[in-house]
Amino acid sequence: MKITFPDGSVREYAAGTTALAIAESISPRLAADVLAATVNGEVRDLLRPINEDSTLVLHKWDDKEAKHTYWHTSAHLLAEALTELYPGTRFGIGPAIENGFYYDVQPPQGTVIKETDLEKIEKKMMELAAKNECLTRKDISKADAMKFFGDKGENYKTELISELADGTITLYEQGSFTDLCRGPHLPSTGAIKAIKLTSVAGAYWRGDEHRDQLTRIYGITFPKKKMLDEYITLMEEAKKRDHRKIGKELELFMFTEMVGKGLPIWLPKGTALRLRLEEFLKKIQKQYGYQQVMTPHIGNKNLYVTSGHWDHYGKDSFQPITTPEEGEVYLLKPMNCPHHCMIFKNSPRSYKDLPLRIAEFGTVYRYEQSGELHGLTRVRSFTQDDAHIYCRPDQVKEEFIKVMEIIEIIFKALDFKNVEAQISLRDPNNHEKYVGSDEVWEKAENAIIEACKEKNMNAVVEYGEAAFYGPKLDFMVRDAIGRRWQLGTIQVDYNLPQRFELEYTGEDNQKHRPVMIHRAPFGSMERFVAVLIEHTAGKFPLWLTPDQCVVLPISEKFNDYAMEVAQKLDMADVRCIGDYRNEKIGRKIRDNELKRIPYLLIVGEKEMAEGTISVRKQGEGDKGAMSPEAFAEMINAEVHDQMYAYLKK
RNA sequence: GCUGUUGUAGCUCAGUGGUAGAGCACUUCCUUGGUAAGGAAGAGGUCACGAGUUCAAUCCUCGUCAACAGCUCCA
Repeated sequence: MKITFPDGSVREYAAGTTALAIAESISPRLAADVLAATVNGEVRDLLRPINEDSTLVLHKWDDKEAKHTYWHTSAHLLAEALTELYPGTRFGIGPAIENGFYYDVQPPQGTVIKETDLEKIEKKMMELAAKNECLTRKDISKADAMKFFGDKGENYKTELISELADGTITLYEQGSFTDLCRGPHLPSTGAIKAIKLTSVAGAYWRGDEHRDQLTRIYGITFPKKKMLDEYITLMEEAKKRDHRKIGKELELFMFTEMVGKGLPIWLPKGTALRLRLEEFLKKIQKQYGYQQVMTPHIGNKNLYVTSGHWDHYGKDSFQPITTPEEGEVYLLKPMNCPHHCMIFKNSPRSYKDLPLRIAEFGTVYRYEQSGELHGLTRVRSFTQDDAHIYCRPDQVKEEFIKVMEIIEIIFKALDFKNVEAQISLRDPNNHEKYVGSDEVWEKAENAIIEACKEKNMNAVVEYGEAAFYGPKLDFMVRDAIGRRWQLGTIQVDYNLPQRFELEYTGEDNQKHRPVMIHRAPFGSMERFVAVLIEHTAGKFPLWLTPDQCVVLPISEKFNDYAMEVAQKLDMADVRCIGDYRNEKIGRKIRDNELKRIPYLLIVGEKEMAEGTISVRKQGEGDKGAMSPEAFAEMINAEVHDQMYAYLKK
């Protein structure tokens, strides 16, 4: 048979040769490193014979197919260890994931596997891996599989088998452990050299919260001990960038039980940072023809009955606010759209008024389940950089693309890399979850897909991820340890205009229904700042830095002059925090705080006599003496350059 | 909401069945002249909250609350 390699070269082998044997024929070194093979586009075991002309890709560790196979086999090894340590354990599923693997298991009655048990399990896994057991693949009939697992009381496995077609079922066996599995796997467990079980947690069987909760054990393995050590170090470094830790250190924000969980409080420095971001976006939005508005934090219940939010979320929200007036009910606003719709309705609209772009930094309140709260990324009160664009149907695509431009500007300006775009469409099989007709949904979904095409946006399509009123284009960014968070979002909505009976008069003097685009480039200020902190590890660019400079008098004699300088700079829009010894201006600045301030302005006898300041930039050294005015001009120019680098001129 | 872990001074953490410590920070005084300064003294905690066991609980048990990890959810 002919085997075609990725470089296009072709070699002849006898039918039935394995991928491993082919690797050996190329070089023994390759054979030692290869972990999996893609045969005619399908990832397979190295030991599975190849019987016909095929294309072949051999995967070493760096390929994700190899890692996937490696970790999948590691999951089996974990299961084998559990079988030995906890006889009677029943197994759910045990896949490879992005970084490592997990196995969902049900330990025998009365046994709880805890974090403290992980070390013991790791040891067992090492012991078993050292035996270098082979993994053998077996085809089995559905009936035999049902019997095999049924006899062992493996109810989760039999459930999985019952959904598989006869003739497609395979088992993998290593040592005393046999698992239902499609594969592929490593030829043997000996390749697994370094093992770390990272955590144990509950996970619902098949992701359904109404079903059993199994114990999920997470782990990661490597072919070399050194690689595991590097991975652990990397994770520890990442944890140092956690926005909750840095936010506390830099005094950006806080939480307190007294105010309530999930309710963030922005401290002065955090507020300074956030206001700078808001200012930046306002400037962009001005260029793009947005108008800023403000609306109340509560709204009449009827507003949300009309919008449909009451039906969809009412019972899981903060509960209604009642008043001394009988029958009067208000809700904390969970989103800004209904208020903005009322702004649209406030006056008769002509086609000439469209697109109407209404923007608001609107604080909303959502009763997230307690276990979902997470630092600033998932909170119960947050501020959306929200805007709603009301436009004619023929303007949807153009408007959508303009919003994509804004989002692009922001991600570029903040140097966010690895932004992933996701087109979130409805689940075509679940009509319950969405409002509006199929026709309207199709229009909205197509508008998004077309806009992405036109912008050459490389977006992943996910079904079932849409909002209940319309499809979305979401932008996801990862945090320090790789969790994905949705930041920017653009949503096309034909439903709310209908529900609120929004109308404009067209060129033809007839009433027409506008289309609504919801959009939030940051997503929420809270989540965005959280991700920003993790991306920059708290070292913000100058234009975002809460405190840009500090005046340091060399002794108390120069305190008055220092204060004078500080005030001058403050008026020039430079964020300046006084000195570190003068009781009139402030307290001594803490070391770790000083470290974060880009400019140090030193004043002493010479400076006071000349009316200057000596400027030192952290990490860059002395910039010489200059007047406070010249410094203000310099720093403002620097900020201006950074802010406007990505804005349209 | 579910499973598991954790909760000691403002922060980071020790510690013990006989009602508590360290470093940093804080306060006061002294010192300090080109900068991540030094000395002395001081202040601070119902050991998350509630109940139980005990002669005695910060420590053991149970419950509540909150935080953390994961699941589920996310307008």
